[in-house]
Amino acid sequence: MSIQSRKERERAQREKLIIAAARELAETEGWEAVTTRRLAEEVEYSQPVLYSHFKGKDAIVTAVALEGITDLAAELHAARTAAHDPAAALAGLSTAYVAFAEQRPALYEAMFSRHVDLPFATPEAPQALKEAFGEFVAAVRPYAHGTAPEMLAEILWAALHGQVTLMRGGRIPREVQEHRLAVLLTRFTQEPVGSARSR
Amino acid sequence: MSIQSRKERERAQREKLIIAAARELAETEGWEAVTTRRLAEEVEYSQPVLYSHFKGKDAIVTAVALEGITDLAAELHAARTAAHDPAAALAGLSTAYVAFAEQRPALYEAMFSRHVDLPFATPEAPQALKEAFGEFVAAVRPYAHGTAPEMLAEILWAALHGQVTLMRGGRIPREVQEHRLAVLLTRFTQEPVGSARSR
DNA sequence: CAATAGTTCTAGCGGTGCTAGATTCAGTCT
DNA sequence: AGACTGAATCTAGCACCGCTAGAACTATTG
Repeated sequence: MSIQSRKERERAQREKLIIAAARELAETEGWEAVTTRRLAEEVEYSQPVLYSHFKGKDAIVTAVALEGITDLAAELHAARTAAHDPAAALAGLSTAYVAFAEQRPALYEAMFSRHVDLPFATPEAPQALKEAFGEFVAAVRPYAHGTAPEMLAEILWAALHGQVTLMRGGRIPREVQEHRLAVLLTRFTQEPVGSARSR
Repeated sequence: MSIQSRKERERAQREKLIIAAARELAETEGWEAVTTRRLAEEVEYSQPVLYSHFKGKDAIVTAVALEGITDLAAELHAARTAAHDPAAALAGLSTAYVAFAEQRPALYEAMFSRHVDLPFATPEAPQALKEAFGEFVAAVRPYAHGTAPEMLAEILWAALHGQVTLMRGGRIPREVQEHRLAVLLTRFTQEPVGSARSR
């Protein structure tokens, strides 16, 4: 019995090693450097071992993405709850999101740009993802003014995601990012003038 | 002399053929189907011919992207100028942008998601790109309220780009897209309540 | 110590982008 | 007309990719 569980433990540990190696490699040299051969060499096993843990390379990327989502959820939560008023919470969350994407571009890419088969906008979505999205919802709720905060959260998330990805591709200048974010947020925190009903 | 120019003409024509074939292939089967072998077969030449026209596969993708940008600029212009008031212009432009991305996902990907080496936010950017961006600037100007319209254009573009790409990856639901866009636009067209100066 | 079950590796398949060198073709000149 | 020549094009192959069948090795059991 014990010997069985020891093997399982070692197996689980090796799986973590693979994920960590993939993440490390991606973050230092980009995803194009993450090949099955290179990864196998890094963990000091042969290629087929990777396939005894994961269905394919995509599954490894997905595992890394999931880890990144967990990290992001934690950072968003910390940033939002550190603030003492709704405006600061929203600004803090947004800044933290952009900073995450800027500091871990490869990780961010796996999470939100690459095609991974994680369930997203469904009940089966991973817990960490729901939590991360929940942070957006919470931050945005004070400014919903009748709109569903979940939708507003999607809109803000998309707006930030767009800025981050376009910036990364050199499509919009990085220098004015702070200002760009600030302007976006002022538009977001506006009270709708037409519909003055609180509801 | 004439024979020289005829050759150049034929060469230019073949180059267009390659770009058209790449675009066609990408739009019908996705970019992963666009391999140099497949493309060569499609244009009925051998692989090395591709390399006498383009530096590499990436350059072919870039050429397709540039073509797409030209198309997009035209569609944005048509949508914006068809409207008779600023609000309708902004809405029309935004809807046209999203529709373009939805209807030509592969083309859109080459233009704004893939890593292509086109100069974007610089004076050396291709004319079509400047025009497309100019449509955003024009549509957004009535709502600038003191902010630089170019920056506001970037913000709107990024917001739309985010919605489009997250939707494409299944990260946000497609069903509510119209509503999501509408809400985004209401936030955009708000007059800033704090700074009532027109300036 | 031998048999067996499980694990890991070697070797290789069919694909990729790209290119050196052979070959074929077109234009030129006697 | 036909040999020459330079340009255009192709064949064949490189090093790499993701992935896997089957050999080889290891550890557990009888």
